[in-house]
Amino acid sequence: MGYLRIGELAHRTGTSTETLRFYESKDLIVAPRRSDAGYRLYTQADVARVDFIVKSKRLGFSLKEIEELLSLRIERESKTCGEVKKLAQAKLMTIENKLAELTQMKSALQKITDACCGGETSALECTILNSLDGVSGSASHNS
Amino acid sequence: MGYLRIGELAHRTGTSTETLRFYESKDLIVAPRRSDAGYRLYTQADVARVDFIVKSKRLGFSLKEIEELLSLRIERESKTCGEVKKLAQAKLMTIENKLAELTQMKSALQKITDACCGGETSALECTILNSLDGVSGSASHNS
DNA sequence: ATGGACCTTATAGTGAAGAAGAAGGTTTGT
DNA sequence: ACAAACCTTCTTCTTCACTATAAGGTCCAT
Repeated sequence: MGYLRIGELAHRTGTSTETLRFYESKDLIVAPRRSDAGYRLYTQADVARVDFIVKSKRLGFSLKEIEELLSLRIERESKTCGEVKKLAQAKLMTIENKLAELTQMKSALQKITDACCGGETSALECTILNSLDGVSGSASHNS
Repeated sequence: MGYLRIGELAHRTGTSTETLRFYESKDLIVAPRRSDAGYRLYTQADVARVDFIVKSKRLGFSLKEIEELLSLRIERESKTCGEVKKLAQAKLMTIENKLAELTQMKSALQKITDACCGGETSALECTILNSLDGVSGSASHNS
């Protein structure tokens, strides 16, 4: 008892059976144990794992990046503590970057909703690009 | 003077000429004026616009969503103030969602980098999924 | 006036991430 | 015991977002 078949896991995670088999083929989820009939039997841990994948995807991570995030663990012999820490810190930086950009975008949108419907005259000038003006010190492309 | 040709715009935005023509074909950037020879001539506003597109992509927005973000403006007759505000608020919510998820992911990663290399014994237990445990009250899939 | 670096359009190809379908086996309710 | 709803593998198809190629015109420095 307690095991989920693939349809149930798909339902709980908002994915599909095809997607879950696809993730398995890509080694994003570990091949689960099988029933006598060959049906995949999943556990709660698999639910958490798939939830994590779904969330990460929404944040713009590719499946390859998600695999890296998921493999951030110390596996005896294969990875040292330092290696894991280094990778984790690298990921942390990309996340902080995303956070900063999102925050900036949020305040731009807030400016729009706050300002645009207040002053009628300035309304025609309210675009997200205008709101971002001056703030957009994006990553430099210095040749 | 002051105009950029497509190669220069590509260079400044870290894209390629093909990508820029592709974006134009998708109406993400407005077709610019042309030189006598038919070359595209871009302005600083185009640089900002492409920068915005590039940044938004990194944050997981699709080109379609980016187009919606860019069209958040009051165009005489075509859109009312209220419509713009409504759309902007909807976008704001998805952004706040992304922010929350990213923040959560960040703290999970921070736990890994902070804890894993401190205590040797607990090191084997340090995965991003463990760090997220209990926190992952993901979007509910109530049938 | 010519070579190389740029530009033009149009079309075809690629990789990521699934989605759909075929052909068949399993489980479960009635 | 049989149909509906599940599951299996395998192969093909689709969408998105480019990327490359072909065949040709333009700009400019030497």
